[in-house]
Amino acid sequence: MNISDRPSPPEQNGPEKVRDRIVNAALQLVDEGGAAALTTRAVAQAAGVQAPTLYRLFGDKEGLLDAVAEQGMARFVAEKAAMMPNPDPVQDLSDAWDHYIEFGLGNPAVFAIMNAIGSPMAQSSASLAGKAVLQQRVRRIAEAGRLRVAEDRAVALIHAAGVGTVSTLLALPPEDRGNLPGDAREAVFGEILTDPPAGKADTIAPLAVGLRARLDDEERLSAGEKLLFGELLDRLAAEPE
Amino acid sequence: MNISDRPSPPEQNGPEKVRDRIVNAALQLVDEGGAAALTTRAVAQAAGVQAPTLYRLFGDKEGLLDAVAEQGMARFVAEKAAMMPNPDPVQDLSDAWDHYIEFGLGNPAVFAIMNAIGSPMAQSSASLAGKAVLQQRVRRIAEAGRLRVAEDRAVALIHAAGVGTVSTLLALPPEDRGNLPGDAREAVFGEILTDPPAGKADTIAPLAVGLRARLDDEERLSAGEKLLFGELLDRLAAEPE
DNA sequence: ATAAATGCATTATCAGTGATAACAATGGAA
DNA sequence: TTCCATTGTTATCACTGATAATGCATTTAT
Repeated sequence: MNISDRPSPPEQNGPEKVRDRIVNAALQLVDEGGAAALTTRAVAQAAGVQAPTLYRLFGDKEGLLDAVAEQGMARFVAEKAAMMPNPDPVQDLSDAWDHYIEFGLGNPAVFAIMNAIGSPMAQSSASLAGKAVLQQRVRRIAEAGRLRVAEDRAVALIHAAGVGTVSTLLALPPEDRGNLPGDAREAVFGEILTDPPAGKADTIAPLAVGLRARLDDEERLSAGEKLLFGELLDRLAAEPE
Repeated sequence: MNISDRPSPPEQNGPEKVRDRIVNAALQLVDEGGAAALTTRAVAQAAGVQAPTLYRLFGDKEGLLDAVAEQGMARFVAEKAAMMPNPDPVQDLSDAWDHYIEFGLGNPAVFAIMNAIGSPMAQSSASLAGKAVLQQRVRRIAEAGRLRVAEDRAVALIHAAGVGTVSTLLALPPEDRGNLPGDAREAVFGEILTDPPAGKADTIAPLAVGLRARLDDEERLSAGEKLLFGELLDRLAAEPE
């Protein structure tokens, strides 16, 4: 019995191809219609298989979800790998951070599946793959002598901040989102890196912020003066740059 | 037919009591069996009502989930309010942080409902209540002159870090959890707080004086704005009465 | 080469779930 | 009293996840 007896028919029905077809169909359904659109029947029909096939391949709907999350993570990692890494490891991590936020905001449903709160996906291969590439980035920083905390702690902190940032942003109307990703990145970097890039000229801002907070109780200014004064204070309270 | 014919039966069936009974039953179900245990039938049976009642009161299962999240948040806020606030506002926020993490780890299912990723609960009253109490804590820090960034940005950053930390911890086996809460707290505090002596400012005057002294070097205000701003600052710098 | 066997796809079906229409009962208003 | 509205109750629908039973195909043993 030769392999050549199977001349790769037009519909892929190889042993692994079916699984890929199902996972990709499921991913597309989630992309288009949210996590609620991922029903076993819809997936089966979109992939051209019958319902029991799903259970034979994935055992469970949870297993199918895991596979979808893994595929989503694989796509994300592939995107990342396509970008040439920045020679500066810190800048490289910074770019990866921005890319991660962008990916989360651009694929909310897939992100929600990948980071569902209750599910213990810690040892899921999807999560492991993502964590591995992050760990390598952190390692490069450590090798450059710029990491202040243990690698594991840095990785955990970065991951937690990324998940929290995307999660928070997704629950906010776009106009209220501010510059949370940048703030969170700076906070994390300031915690894990040595040699903070620059003195951040924090001389005026705290004074302005403190004054702003007490402005309402001030009786020596009129309402209009308070309004104008507050606007100027807000400007000074913003990051200089 | 008199009211007295109904001598207030042991089961509360007042107008609002029914709603509370349902929400509390649902919360208990979630606590015990996870979010998957919250089915309309189970809730109805546990609360002693029929299924359509749920839909008349909450319109939707989403509405019921919102009510459950709100009740969970209410419990959490009540716990918080029971603790006397620390006179040091920074220590107060630190305590609140620890308490938040503890609550999330202790009530994973309720936390998952309250912070479900896809759902736009930003304007849910539950989320608003929680954000309000956090905002007040941050405001106290700002009034003490120890906040370096704008209040809204600090609030958003704290919230994102808290959600991300709990979410990450819940997905990790307990032995791998390390000291992530402490790390995240330090990172956030390092980002939003100034060093203590920035302006201990029991009154507004020191803040105004400090700002006045640095006004000349500021490039973000026009000459006219500086002039007006300076006059207002002078007024605030004067001794109050 | 033929028969046994093993794995696979297909059909049919089940128990539960969210949701709602149709109806009955209860209590207050005219 | 009579009518109306609000609420409680039953019955039911469409759909979901999941699986047993059946039959077909390819492989394997003799």
